[in-house]
Amino acid sequence: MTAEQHTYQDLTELQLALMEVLWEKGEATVAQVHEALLEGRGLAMTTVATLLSRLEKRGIVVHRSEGRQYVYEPLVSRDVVCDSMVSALTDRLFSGDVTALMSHLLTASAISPGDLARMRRMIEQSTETRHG
Amino acid sequence: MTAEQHTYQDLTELQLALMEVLWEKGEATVAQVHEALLEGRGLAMTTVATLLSRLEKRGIVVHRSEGRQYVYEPLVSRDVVCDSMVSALTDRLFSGDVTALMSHLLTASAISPGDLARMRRMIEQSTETRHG
DNA sequence: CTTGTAGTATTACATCTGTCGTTCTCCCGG
DNA sequence: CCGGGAGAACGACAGATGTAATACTACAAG
Repeated sequence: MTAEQHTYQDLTELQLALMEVLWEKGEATVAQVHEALLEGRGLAMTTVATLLSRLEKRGIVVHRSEGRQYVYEPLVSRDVVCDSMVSALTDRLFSGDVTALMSHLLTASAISPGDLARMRRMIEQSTETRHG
Repeated sequence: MTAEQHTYQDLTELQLALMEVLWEKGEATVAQVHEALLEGRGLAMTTVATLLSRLEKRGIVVHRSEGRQYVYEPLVSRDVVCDSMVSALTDRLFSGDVTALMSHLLTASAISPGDLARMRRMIEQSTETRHG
């Protein structure tokens, strides 16, 4: 019922920010990623390059040369990363019990009545879909 | 609607394991924590001590002396940490949108029909509670 | 008073992450 | 053919984490 121990593809906030750019654009040069992250986050170009190359070492992105620039491209989809990170959290915090996470979500103070309603609708839909 | 930027109390798997022991026992000596973690994780006593003292430096636990042993005690509740970590994930991955997390949970392959049913029940209850 | 010992304090080291500065290289304009 | 740039490559450094060996201290037994 619960998962084996895969190795999670856990990304930090910053790494995620880089990936977000790649996911959105499909692929991007270092300069493009740099520019996309400029507002709100003043990183040097070399910083971005370093981060990207580290991500590549981890097998999360690849690059090819285009002229004398590098074009990076994601190797894992956003969905896979989401899955991985949510699973990691669920495992660490709730022993892999998704319903426990849900329960937490429902009782957490951060949730609004509107959210609740929306969630209920989701669940209903989801149930219908499954029943076919 | 979405959260401000608090500083998350994000703990790693290992740190969480230590905390778990403290939360469960209420308080514990280094040796007790060490013993509790022994099976499944062969850590040296000094390692546990180091970890604990680092946790203290971060203000997550405190210790008092009892004889010549240290008794550690959590300063933050499990619930607060859960909140914090779930929020962090929600923010990073879904821009703080809890319903998006929910949605992900519902469509993730890891979920079983049983889970789904249980969740629906939860939502219903939760809705009633709020209304009633 | 001496010593063994339990238990803490200190130091150490590798890896990962965030963040660059500096250097190297190669192509374009003159 | 040469110098200036644009970018990539390399190396650095600090802080966090995982992991532990070693040093120190104070008490209990003799």
